[in-house]
Amino acid sequence: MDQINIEKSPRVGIAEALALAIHEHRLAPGTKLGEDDLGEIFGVSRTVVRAALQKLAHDRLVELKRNRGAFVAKPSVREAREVFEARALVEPPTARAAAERATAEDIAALEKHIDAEHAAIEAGNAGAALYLSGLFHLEIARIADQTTIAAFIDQLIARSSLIIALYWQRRNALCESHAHHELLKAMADHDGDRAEELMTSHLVDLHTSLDLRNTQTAPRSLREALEV
Amino acid sequence: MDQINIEKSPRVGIAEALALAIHEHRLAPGTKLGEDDLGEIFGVSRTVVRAALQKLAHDRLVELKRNRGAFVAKPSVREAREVFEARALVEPPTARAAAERATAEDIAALEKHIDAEHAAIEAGNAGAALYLSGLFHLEIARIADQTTIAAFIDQLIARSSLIIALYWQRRNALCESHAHHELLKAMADHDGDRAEELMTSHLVDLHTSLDLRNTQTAPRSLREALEV
DNA sequence: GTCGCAACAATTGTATACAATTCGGTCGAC
DNA sequence: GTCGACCGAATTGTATACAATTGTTGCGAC
Repeated sequence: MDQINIEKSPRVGIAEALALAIHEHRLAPGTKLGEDDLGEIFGVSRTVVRAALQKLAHDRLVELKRNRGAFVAKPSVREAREVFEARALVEPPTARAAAERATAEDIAALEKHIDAEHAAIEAGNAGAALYLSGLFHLEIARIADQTTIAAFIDQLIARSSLIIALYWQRRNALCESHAHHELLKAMADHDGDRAEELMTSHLVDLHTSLDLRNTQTAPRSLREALEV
Repeated sequence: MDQINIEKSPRVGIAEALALAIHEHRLAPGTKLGEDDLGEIFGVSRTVVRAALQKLAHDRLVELKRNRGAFVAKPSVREAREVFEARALVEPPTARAAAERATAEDIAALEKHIDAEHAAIEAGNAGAALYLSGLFHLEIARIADQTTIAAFIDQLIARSSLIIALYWQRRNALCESHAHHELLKAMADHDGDRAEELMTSHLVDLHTSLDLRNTQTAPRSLREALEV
């Protein structure tokens, strides 16, 4: 819990801070998020902490158990499958629309994202790289000019981060940044067909790089294995 | 506000009660939802009212203006377009999946929904009919066994209800229940192609039955016309 | 008469106090 | 020795009190 070194942060919401920590894998799935603890860390009362936790719970990033507290969510394999199926359904058409609409500034913004992603990988900060990788997808949705779908994708990306934390198989570095490069190229060429196709295969790659065979999420204790 | 006749309701969340009221057009877009008022109506303190309002705000059913309060959302024409574009993207494939998976019980459940919808129309309760019409779509997502997408569709349906309240053009009765019948038939036949196709045209019909020409949401006062 | 300013009323934002529930441990019975 | 129940600490759920912000209304100056 104490890896969050934000004390009395000026004006960044604590929900955003927690979401970022989850994105970057600094908060592991299953971590208990006590209201008093968070309140002390952020220098606010439980009231505002609860509001943040409820927001995160609605985004399925934390699980709220009645009278038990908030925990970083641990998506089941079924949930993991559903999330990636949803992404496979929504993101390719969005990438197509983005490719057809993208302006020069949009392309530049995407390039900046990829650069930042590479920088994070160079720096050995895998968590930040993962987060920036997600931002790349979100930026595409933004370019497509569909804020409603973008919000949905945002949620799916956040949950994907949890899923990756739980089920990531390949221990080698993120080999997918190449896919982002290709996507960028397709969008720069306004090639909607190729962008859609690339996004589809990119998501398939991501999905198949997970180990979703186990029906249970490797419980560390008997209690976890049997809890409802 | 006082058209909500639920006083000290035993165990139905007040967020659900408000959502239902919005669904059924008993709460018009723009209606102010004062915390004290709601607290008194439901017999709870502002604490729980605020939690409910935040949940509804996250679903885009109410708009939270800082230090000003909560209001039933008034989707812009752009938002309306986006919502129906999102539905057009997501629902047809879902209908296909549902058609391929539907069991006899699923078909029976859908029939029950249609019957209830007809009964509401007979009774002249247009609000309830609209709500049940939405439930039909949600049930299809449930049959498709995609809870993540179902949750998204749920949100889109709820927002559609607001959009219909604002932009509905045809003053005659809901002529669309025929479309639901056809969809039901396609699903009973496990005809995925036809189900997807029917859903697409059904959503197009719905979309085109709206009046989204005006760039502004028919403001009743200069204040509304100029407010950000 | 209109514009600007100021004080007020009303409502939300936040903190704190209290009640309710759960979990863990310990004692006791079999 | 094991199982069960009771009790206590800890944490969440809810209510209430207080602070801060906003919109309005009234007064006064130009």
